[in-house]
Amino acid sequence: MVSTYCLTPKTHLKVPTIVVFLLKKLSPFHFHHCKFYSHHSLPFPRTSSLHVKAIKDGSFQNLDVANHLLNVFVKSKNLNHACKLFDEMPHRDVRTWTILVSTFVHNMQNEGIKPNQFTLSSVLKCCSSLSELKIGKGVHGWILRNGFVFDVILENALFYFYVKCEDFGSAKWLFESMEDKNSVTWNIMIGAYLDTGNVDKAVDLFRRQGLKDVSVWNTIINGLMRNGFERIALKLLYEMVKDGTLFNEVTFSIALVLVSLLKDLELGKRIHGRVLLSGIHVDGFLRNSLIDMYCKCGEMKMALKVFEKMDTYFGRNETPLKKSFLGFEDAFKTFTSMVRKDIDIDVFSITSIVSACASFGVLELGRQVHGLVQKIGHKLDAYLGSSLIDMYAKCGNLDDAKRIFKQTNYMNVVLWTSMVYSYALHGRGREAVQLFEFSMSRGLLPNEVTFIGVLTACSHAGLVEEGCRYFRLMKEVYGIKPGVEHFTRMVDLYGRAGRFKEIKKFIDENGIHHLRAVWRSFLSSCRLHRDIEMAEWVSENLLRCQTLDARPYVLLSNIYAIKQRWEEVETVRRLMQSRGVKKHPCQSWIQIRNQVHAFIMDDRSHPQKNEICAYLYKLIGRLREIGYSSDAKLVMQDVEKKQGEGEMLLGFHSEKLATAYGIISTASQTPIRIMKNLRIYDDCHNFMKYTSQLLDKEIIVRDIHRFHHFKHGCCSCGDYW
DNA sequence: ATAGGGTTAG
Repeated sequence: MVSTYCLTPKTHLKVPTIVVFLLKKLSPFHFHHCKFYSHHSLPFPRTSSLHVKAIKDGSFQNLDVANHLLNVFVKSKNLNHACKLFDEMPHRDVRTWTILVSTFVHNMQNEGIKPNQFTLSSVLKCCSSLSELKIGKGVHGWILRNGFVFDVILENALFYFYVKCEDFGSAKWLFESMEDKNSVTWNIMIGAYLDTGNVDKAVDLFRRQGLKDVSVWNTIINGLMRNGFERIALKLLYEMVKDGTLFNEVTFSIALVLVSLLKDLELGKRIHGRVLLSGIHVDGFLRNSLIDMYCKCGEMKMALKVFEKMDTYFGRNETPLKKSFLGFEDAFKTFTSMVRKDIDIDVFSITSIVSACASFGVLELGRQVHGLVQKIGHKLDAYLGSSLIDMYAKCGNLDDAKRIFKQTNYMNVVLWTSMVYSYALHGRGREAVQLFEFSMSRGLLPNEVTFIGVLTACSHAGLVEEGCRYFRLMKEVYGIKPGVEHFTRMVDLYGRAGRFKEIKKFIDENGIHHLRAVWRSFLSSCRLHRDIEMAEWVSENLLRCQTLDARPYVLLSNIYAIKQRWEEVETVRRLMQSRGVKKHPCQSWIQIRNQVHAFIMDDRSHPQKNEICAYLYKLIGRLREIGYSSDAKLVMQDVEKKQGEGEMLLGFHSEKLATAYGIISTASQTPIRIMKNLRIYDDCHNFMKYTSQLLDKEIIVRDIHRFHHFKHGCCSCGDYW
């Protein structure tokens, strides 16, 4: 179908409707998946020496060269070669399409064919998506010269074109001169304000336009959400319900994205219920939105249920973390049975699921999904590739991440960033930096996330000077304004290296005293270097930022307690109460076969608790014989001592419990993989090293920041974390 | 003619 684009000889321009049809499809998204020239498989032309040469020496892989060639072929009316070339181009960009659109307009003028309003709005649509201001203006001029009568549709198309090309002067002029405005017009105008971050103006306009059209509601709610005003978007969604405007499938789609951002599973379930009640057909679009929402809220079982098209709906009352573990257990079973039953699944939902597996670190499920991808034969596009790389890396499998990366053979920032970040996660700073340097030498434009990856790599590998250089490079060469994440990485970089004076200087220079994350990172470094004086000062600063994280409060009150400054101890405690600070329990989890087992420090709920504790006593005894000592300074620990519970005093942290359970539940050669929701304690880090030596067992711990691979008494982080 | 889906960071 698509292969008969206007370049094919004879058929082009003779039948304007074909052109219109094709142009309508002319968006990068559609063509990404289409084979451009499928049923006219021409033999490779010998006459095209340019083309042959370009293919032979590989220069054809370069987009600039390919575009240039395309232009040459098109201009010389060598349309067969143009088609062939287009078909074989590894990538296409805006210029590729611009060449084609210009040719179209040019040919139309040459052959004296008068376009009708459909042709015109289609060409305008092309110009909008290509940001082709010159051609669009030409079309506008043509309309005026030929006395063409505007209808709302054509005028909207023109208006949208000016907005998309960011010619706001012309857009505004057109908008004000338009007599006939419909909901589409308002959508374009409000959308324009939202896209440029003019949220107040957009809301104002929304209030002033009198239409109660569902699409205008959709525009404003979606725009607020994308601008980071999730709460206001939610308020408006409720207002929409009160207003009596019925949701359509787009509204539901937007609402579900909103739910994932707010991580409000209960709301998500209610919206799911409404979808079912509304009688709207749950199409692929909506189904994937539902799946994505459930994945991002950690409710894998429901995600898979929707996947399976089983529209069951139920609610349960459990703590979020526990619930997600239960979900994964079931999800595992559901998924394997689905694979067996050959259930249909598209690449959008797979990507969501892979990404969910990554954030919860469930390797086994992730592997199953990857297996399914291979079975179906989905191409590894940038989305899927990035999420698979991330999944393997976050599940502790750097080699598999690398394997996926090698399979995806194209330059895409997210893809490369995922790989850079994966190296960083595993403490392979040099490799991360090398990959980053290589990507830049190949002309890949790094984005803000790429730099987060590079800075993380430098900080985990102790590459302080390099990190500083990249921070400057980011600001000065790439014009990226550093965000909280970059500042935090820099503080981390100096902090791990113990260069506290430089942190203070950095905080002053950048004026970032108000950022909690910055002080939190600083505090972690104080803990790592056991600098109590500095920890006191940093905690005080952190508390000034109104943090609701309990750890700095506990830490500071412990420091005051050692110094016997009882009044200050009391002040901190009161502050904690008045701010409603809640303690976030430290948890570790381990997957044994199909089950995820979660451990909390004072949790007695595990069925094999006695066995685990007994083993742990025995193990610690044996570790002491080879030099392990567990008398870590309690003051630097986040957790409060619990009186009267003997084992607490021994420091049975959750990661130790998980390790003990892992050892008694697996064969001796099997590596143990543990996940943890906070940073690993130094005592436990020590414990893992000795255990790996004593039992000759590999232990892999993923903490909130990175991976630790323990083997033969050493850790991959080189005790630098 | 407008508004809605998957990836990295948080």
